[in-house]
Amino acid sequence: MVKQPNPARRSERSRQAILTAARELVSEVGYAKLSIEAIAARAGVGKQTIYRWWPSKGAVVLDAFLALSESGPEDSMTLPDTGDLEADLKVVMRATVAEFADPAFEGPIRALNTEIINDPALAAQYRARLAGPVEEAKRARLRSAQRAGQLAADADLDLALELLYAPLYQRWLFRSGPLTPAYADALVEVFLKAMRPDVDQLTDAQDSAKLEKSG
Amino acid sequence: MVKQPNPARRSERSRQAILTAARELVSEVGYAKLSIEAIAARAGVGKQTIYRWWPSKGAVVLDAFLALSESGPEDSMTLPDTGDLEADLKVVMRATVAEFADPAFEGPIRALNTEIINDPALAAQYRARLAGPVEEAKRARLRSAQRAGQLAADADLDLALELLYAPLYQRWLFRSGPLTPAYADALVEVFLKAMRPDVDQLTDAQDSAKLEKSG
Amino acid sequence: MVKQPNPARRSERSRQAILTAARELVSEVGYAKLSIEAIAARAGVGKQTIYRWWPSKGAVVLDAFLALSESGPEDSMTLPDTGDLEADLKVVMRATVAEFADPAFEGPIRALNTEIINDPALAAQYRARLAGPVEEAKRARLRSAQRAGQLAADADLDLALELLYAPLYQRWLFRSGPLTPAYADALVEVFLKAMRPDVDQLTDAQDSAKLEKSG
Amino acid sequence: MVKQPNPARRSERSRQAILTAARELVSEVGYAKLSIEAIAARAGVGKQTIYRWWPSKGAVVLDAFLALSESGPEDSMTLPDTGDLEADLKVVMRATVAEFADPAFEGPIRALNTEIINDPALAAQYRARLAGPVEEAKRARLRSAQRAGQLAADADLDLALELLYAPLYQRWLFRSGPLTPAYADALVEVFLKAMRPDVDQLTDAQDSAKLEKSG
DNA sequence: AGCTAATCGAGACGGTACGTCTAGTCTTGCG
DNA sequence: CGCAAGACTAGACGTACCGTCTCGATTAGCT
Repeated sequence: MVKQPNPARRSERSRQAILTAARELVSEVGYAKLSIEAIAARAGVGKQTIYRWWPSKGAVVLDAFLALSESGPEDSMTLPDTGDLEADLKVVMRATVAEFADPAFEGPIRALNTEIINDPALAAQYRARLAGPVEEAKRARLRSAQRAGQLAADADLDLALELLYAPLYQRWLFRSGPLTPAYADALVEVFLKAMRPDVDQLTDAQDSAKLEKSG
Repeated sequence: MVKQPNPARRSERSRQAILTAARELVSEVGYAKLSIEAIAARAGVGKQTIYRWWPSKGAVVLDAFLALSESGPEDSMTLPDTGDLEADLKVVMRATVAEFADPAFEGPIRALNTEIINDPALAAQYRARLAGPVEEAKRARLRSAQRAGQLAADADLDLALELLYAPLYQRWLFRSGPLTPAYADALVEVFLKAMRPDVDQLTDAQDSAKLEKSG
Repeated sequence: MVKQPNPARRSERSRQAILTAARELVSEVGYAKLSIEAIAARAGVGKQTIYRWWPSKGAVVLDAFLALSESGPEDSMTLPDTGDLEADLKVVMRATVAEFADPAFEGPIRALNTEIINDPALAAQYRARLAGPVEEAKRARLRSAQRAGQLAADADLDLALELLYAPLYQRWLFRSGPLTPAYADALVEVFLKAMRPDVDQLTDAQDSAKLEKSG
Repeated sequence: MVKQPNPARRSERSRQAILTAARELVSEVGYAKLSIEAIAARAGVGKQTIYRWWPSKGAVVLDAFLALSESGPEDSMTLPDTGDLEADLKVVMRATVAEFADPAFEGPIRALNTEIINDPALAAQYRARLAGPVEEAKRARLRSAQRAGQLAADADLDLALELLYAPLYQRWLFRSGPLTPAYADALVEVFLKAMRPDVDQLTDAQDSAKLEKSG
């Protein structure tokens, strides 16, 4: 049986120093050239202290970025919901495009994705603590749209999210094309065309929604 | 100026041995634990012979798999074109799903993707020699569908391909959901809904196409 | 500034293993074919542990043989002093000849000399820890002989030692002639002839020495 | 049976280029860091051309320096013989001391000695072509002194030469003391004391020599 | 003068070892 | 006992040379 360290005695000072050092070093030398040794040296920490609390380099880096996003006031997040799905989605997608263009964002996130692809355990962590909440917020907005009759009521929301985001994400990840606001808009438009309710599936909810608009 | 080796004197025997060893070792130990040293040892080759002809581990592995697919009689490829776009696409997408489920395929391709994400030069090689021809075949099939009036004539084919494949690819790469034939079918259906021609956009080309059929 | 390792934390187990392995390998494959890598492997030690504590292959081998000779109870040594200088020197020189004839001695010492010729720093180490004490013992015996009036009182002892040993050493090092007991004797005889006191240089010390004997 | 190259077809141009390159490189980087590859590159010659004609790095360097000394008009040499042995020897020994002090002489000769110590075959070459003639000249001068009654008639000339030169050579090789003209003189004096004829061995030749002086 | 076989420059090859780097473990005091 | 520090085993890195082995392209010396 493996000896388990006692988390109660963990040094918060060391933990912070390690996460900060990891963040800095990822920006400076890139993820591939990042070494545990360098993190320990920069943090003024023994290597064992890192190995004691994290299973892998990827886990440290993941934690380093989680610490950033979790430091915000609330952990939950919501997407804009003005009632105009197309406008709302375009705002969100254009924001995503802008975020991907930020060079400070580039390196670390690309690195994290690399690790996640090859390490299912890390991927689970990532989904649970970073991607999950975001995905749920997106799903919530789509559900709202379904209630408003702007989206097929029987649409598979997982598939819908993939349809909307995967093209964008793939273009960024593999640099397979330009990421522009126009592209974001085009994606939203084609997504809405794919997901709009069929004419013969109009429900009362949709009827009343239509009446509200025309009225 | 760096000294360039003379390709005319290159040993074909060594090249084959290296590519074969790389393929075997990627399957056996995985890409992350693959070392140039091990490839050289397995291939019965000096390390310098690898460093002389390839710039990186990723390049060797890429070549190893390119060698496989390029060994076919012709390099060009075509997708089925029965005239029924939906059926044709479902066949292709189901085949892709099946291919992704093959465990022998899993490791190496996942590894290659990892490298491609972080190495733009490698990515260019990959696109030019492996992904490019496949993409072109897909584009050709969609163009055929446009001529047949089954797809919007003004559709952006790059965006269309992303819409069709990115969801599938992302699901596989990040293991974010099950890859089933049903999923393949669903993707095709939603894709066709997004990409079908608008009723008020019928063109002469499409009219004549219809006439040919009915005639 | 270069990082200096802390000798207090040095592993005695590893040090011994390295010196032993070095000794064995020098005997087995010779100094020229001796590699740091082989020493590390034989000693069950990481290469870095050798590079951390020794600056060169020669330094390791020197230490390996120093460790042998320094393992004796005391580091000081004395030469026989029966009062008969000629007899005493012949004993010592014949012993030296015999030692040089030992094949186990041959390789390593020849190798060490090779390194010492080209590496002044190593030479200093060698003289301080191995050759020095021996030289001092020889000098002490000659001084005793001077007090006994058997050697010129004003003789340069450094020159004297060179006269006695350099011919023997050169013959061995360059294999320029046979090393026999007779050669040893001849060397002693010619040395004594060169170094004996002149008749007109008798001093009080020598007179009193003579008186002691006759008294 | 090994294929022997035909010396008649040997390229003199290449031979000279190799020897020159070897000489230059020994001076520039030292013998230890001298590589066959570097010689070949500097000489503008294929490596095989070196391996074809020389068995080892040491052999090339030896040849490089032999070529220098053998380029003189005559291969034989004689030492000064004024009839005054002490004066003649002091001239020769002081010249030797001066030669050893020349830094251009230092590196290559030290290197050659290193190789000769470890390679008996090379040592034989060296003795036959470089050291031999010099030794013979020295022996000739000593024989002349024996005829003049200045040296014991039954003296072992090999031993005598060692007595005279080995101390000097050793001091230089191992840097074990200062090499000064005074040291040269002292060596000659002690050598003459050791080698002078015994009083009861006076011959007619010596008698007549004495008469000449006193007369 | 032309033929032909050996030598030539060039450099790729299978290897060995280098000296450096990092991984992950183990050890030694300090607090 | 957790910690900083850092030495330890292990082994891959990318480089430098080794000595052998093709390649064409000169060169001889012989016919």
